[in-house]
Amino acid sequence: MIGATIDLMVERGMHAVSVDAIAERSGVAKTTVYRHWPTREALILAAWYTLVPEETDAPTGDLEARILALALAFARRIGAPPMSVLLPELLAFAGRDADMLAVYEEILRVRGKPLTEAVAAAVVAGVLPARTDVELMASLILGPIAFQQLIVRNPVDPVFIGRVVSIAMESALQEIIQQPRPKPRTSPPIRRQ
Amino acid sequence: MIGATIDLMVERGMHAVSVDAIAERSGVAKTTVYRHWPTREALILAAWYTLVPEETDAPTGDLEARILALALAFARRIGAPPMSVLLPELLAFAGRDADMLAVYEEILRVRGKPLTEAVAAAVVAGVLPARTDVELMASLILGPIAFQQLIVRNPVDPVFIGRVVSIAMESALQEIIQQPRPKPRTSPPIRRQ
DNA sequence: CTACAACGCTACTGCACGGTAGCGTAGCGT
DNA sequence: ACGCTACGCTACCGTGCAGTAGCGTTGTAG
Repeated sequence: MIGATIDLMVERGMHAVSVDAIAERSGVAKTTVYRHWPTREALILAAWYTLVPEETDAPTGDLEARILALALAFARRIGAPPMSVLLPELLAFAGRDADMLAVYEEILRVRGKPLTEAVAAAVVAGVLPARTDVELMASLILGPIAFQQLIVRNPVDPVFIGRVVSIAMESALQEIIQQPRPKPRTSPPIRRQ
Repeated sequence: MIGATIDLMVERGMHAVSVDAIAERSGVAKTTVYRHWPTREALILAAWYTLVPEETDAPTGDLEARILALALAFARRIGAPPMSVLLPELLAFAGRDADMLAVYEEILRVRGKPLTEAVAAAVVAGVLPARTDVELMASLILGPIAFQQLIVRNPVDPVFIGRVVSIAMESALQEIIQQPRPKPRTSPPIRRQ
């Protein structure tokens, strides 16, 4: 049933997934669906949580290669179905539905963390200069990739990604991606109240 | 009625805009709505086309300042309602609906062109080195901005935009945003593997 | 004053959907 | 043979929606 739900979300969009359609697609009676999930929303939410990727530890090894590999993996994920179709859908709902926002932020967190950590590790290891702005660096790498894939809807090839990564690395090495001023702590982009 | 349609799209999402709701919101009888547009879809499409921005000629003047101004305008547009809410919505529908895809591509074209042109003008004027990859440059500027605003859902301040622009300019000046090989025209959309 | 176009209002059909109730049945362990 | 659990099936209720028909009303140009 979860699989059928995801299929239908890809085909028709989240708003157009009916319980009847899920039942028919999964070869299951409608009542059986309601024996497992109380409402349609609960089922869709459960389907979404199966799509949250696993928390993976960043692979060890050469730091620049690691960053490139993470960028490639990021591009592959968001550029291919089902995520290429479902991500805009989820994004649209995240602005209106608190549950969907929670799923989205979970995906964002799991997806964004490895690269941020890899960049931070590169700074600690001395591969990148001190005071390199880690968050900005991540945006400079993931931003153009996401922009091309999701916004321009133009599938990018590995060459493009390699160029984006090397440009960001080069800029960091030349110390033009520095934090604005040495604060006692890092600037608080995520400060929950 | 168009205004009410846009309001409702922002509040409830495109899929949840009913003709009854439009009629009530705009203080107009439902029949009157149908006297102007044959179907619900036609009305929504018409509402969308009122949101397509005007084609504006890029302002003349200092080229780097022009690029920065365009980046700021871009960020302001997609970061504030209604576009911040409607853009993900439209993006999701563009993958499934040909009419919506047309609207989306129109918006994309009108929005993306000025900055690409400004960068190209900077290359022609010699402010940026020859063989600077214009498309890549645009992605490096608009990508991180769109990434922060739309994907991370984190409103960016003008400082962030200024840094992104200056990093891209700096990188271009140091000739690390070069086209891979001197082609006669811009790189073709379909690359050979 | 009249003719006409646009509008408001009420009521309606038809349909798809969410969710429920009731009934019958297959598999399985004891 | 018994009980238990999960399932399939049909039918049903209520709701909200797209779109239409008919009739009365109002504003306005000539």
